[in-house]
Amino acid sequence: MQDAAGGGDIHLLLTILADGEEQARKLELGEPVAAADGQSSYPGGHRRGEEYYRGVARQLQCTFTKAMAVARAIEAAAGAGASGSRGTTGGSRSDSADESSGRTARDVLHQERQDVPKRRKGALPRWTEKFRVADANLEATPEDDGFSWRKYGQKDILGAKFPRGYYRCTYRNAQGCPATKQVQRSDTDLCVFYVTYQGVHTCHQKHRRGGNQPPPPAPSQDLSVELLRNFNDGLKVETDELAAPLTFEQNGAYGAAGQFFFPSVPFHAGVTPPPDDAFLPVKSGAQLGGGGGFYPKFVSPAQSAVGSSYFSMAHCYDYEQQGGQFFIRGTGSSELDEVVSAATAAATTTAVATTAAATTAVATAVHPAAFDYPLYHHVELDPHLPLAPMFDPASMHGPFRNA
DNA sequence: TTCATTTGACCATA
DNA sequence: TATGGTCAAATGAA
Repeated sequence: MQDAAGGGDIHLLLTILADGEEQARKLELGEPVAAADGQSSYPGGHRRGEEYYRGVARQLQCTFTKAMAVARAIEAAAGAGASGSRGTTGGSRSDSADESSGRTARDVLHQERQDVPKRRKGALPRWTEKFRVADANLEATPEDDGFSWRKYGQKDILGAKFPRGYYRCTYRNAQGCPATKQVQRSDTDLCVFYVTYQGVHTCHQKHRRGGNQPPPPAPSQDLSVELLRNFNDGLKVETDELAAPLTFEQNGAYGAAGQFFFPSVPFHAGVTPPPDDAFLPVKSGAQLGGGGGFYPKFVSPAQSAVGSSYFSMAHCYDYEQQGGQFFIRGTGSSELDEVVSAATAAATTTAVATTAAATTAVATAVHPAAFDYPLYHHVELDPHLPLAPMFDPASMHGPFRNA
């Protein structure tokens, strides 16, 4: 109806540019994490993490791309209007110009959305929060997180008792807000919901609570004592109601019946497990005799680019569910590969834990000579494994080195 | 009429 | 090929 270069598209362009301005402002401010309501269960609260900034930067980049696409569409439409031709009829321009001449800016955006892969791993910051509701009835839903969401899908997930709900920001279309969330009810505790947020809100809706804030990075201040105190705890993997053998390996392979795997990396520096609420349950899945889950109480201390002795935030908080099981996921696979290969080079530990009963198992995947490790179930550690050099203080970095 | 939800189908990824 | 994530038509509620 409206001509392609009409006020509607200009307005769209202005809206996109306003988004970009807002994103740039976020980058500049690095505003403190709002955790006033306590719902954001992540510790620290000093400044946002590197991954957050990356995410905002990517959104900013995306915003520029969109703005340029709209501008080109406006330009093309204006050119077509000036020549008196519409659509693909004739003309001396190239094929691509002919194609775009009949398209509105919205068409371009729509096409761009179609061009974007459905799942672009790591394109947006992703984190999970745990919500608890008062009652366990089947109609219960997690409390309002302060943002307006629109449900766009629901799917039964393999190995999960309850379907997963898919939500996106109500203002996705109006303002291009990329925020989405997935809501998954816990199999074992009907009062618990795990809400995985992806992408920060770029819309201008006024959120009523502090929800949907990405977690802050691992603390980077002088926490040597705390780190040391937490070090042992940080190496634990707690399991609840585990009824089948479980294997820890360093190969990073994911998921197999009766087993779970996670990429084991050397713990050569500080480990700061966030409070329980910050963790997803790593569910053993239905194949483990009625489910149950375990909570990985460790944060792998990979090196960040700026000399911190911690994993990047994504490694601390970014999880993925596969086959009804939750797994820790690195945002950048190369980053994770780097860590895993470092682990291999350092001859990290392998622990094989077998469990017989559906109770709690706590396994500490470190060399037995190095630390005490409380085991409520039998855990075998290869006695031939060398003590990883990362436990040598000389090889440590960051605050833990001085601990 | 508008907007949200439901649900089956489609598609990308591992 | 199995699975998860998204789309979009159908439906319902306000």
